[in-house]
Amino acid sequence: MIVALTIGEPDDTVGHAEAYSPRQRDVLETALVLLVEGGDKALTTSALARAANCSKESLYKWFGDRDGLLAAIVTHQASKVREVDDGALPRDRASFEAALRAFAEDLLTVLLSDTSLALNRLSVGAVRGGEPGLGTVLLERGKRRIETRALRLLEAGRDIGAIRADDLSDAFHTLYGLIIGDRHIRALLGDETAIQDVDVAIQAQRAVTRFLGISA
Amino acid sequence: MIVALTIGEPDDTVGHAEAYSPRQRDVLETALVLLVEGGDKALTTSALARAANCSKESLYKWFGDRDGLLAAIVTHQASKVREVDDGALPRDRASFEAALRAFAEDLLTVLLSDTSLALNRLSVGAVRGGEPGLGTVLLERGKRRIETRALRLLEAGRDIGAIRADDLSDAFHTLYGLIIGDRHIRALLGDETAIQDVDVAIQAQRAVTRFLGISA
DNA sequence: TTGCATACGTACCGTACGGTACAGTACGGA
DNA sequence: TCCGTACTGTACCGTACGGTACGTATGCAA
Repeated sequence: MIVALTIGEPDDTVGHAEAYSPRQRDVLETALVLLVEGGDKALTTSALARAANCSKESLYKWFGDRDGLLAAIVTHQASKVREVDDGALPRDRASFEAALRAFAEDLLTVLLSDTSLALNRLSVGAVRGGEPGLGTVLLERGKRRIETRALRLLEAGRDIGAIRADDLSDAFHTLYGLIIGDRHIRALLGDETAIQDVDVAIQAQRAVTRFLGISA
Repeated sequence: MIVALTIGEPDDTVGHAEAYSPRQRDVLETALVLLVEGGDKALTTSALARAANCSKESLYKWFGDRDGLLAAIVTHQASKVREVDDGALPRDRASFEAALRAFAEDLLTVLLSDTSLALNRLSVGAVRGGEPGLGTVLLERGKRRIETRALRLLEAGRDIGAIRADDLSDAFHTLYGLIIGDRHIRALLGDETAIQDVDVAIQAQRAVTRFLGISA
């Protein structure tokens, strides 16, 4: 498996190692729980302080203000999405297809997870007309990483002749669309069926087959 | 052209003709403007009353409470998305493809429009864990109508042998994914490039070609 | 003209939340 | 033992917003 997005220990690494302290990560984790089960509105500074057994003063000392806290939550969660790259890039069609399938399964799993949905709802709701804000953070730390990984995979696929793609970015766009369709937005809007009725393996397989049908 | 989603006069029609009064629609229109340019947070009852030259008391009389107001905004906007059906269903491949292209263009245009984005942001942000809320309204009055229309079109395409689709719902899912990809979520998160870099006609054509390549 | 309905504008209330201040406590090092 | 640091818990402030009440104006019907 080439590309895998799995939940693991935070990697306080690559880039600007900001590395929140263990205590702070505990608090962020608690914040995440509040967010998942109560949405934006449930995450008040008082509620978080109470739930995490810390003082509001500490919250403001660590994260500046509420927006800083929200940003910290997003980056913290993004840091947990590790990029597993425990193997070489695929060298033949079979392994390329397998890698695509694994990517598709991971993408479906991640995007439709409780935490991802809560974070996306938060970020989407925070976008005011014009100004960047929280959405940018999620795009940069979340989606960007996934896209980069996929692009590398697609490039490898092109190099071994498994797909014909003059525009890798466009290929990614197509792959993403085939995998997710309208499930993400439906899930974000609260349509439970978008989450329940998904057999990840089957959906992934189907999307990859179609993608190869188009691009091969 | 078979399926078209165009912005026109509200159709106080099909279903439960709730028909807001002209005055009320004026107010809802003003609310929409506030929402587009300032987001959820800018739409306070006081601000709306001021901007629309009406009293808060009237707002509460007409819409009950703030949630009722938001729901009214969504349904009002949805009522403006008319389904133009000024022709028979396609009878040959060429007209079927043209109809698909028109649908794709309309879908791209609508989903990436300012108002649609603002409304989606609002609805997504209003989803608390579990409970339905505003998202359901948008799904039911917005997405549902689009999907229904598309399904009818796809069914016609299948009947004339233009596509082979055992599962129409799945076909719609694929078509949607090919048209939108990850542009919608990126736009929702505030990525301007998701909106600017789109040549609707080209994207639509490309998506339809690929869709037919898969399903034909 | 009277009476009634509708709606405007404003002033007001209660509350909840973001943010701050402060007193008290655990801990670690000199 | 003393001191400094970092944290907790609580109390507090200011404000902004949802929601209500009231006084007034406009229009219509009898």
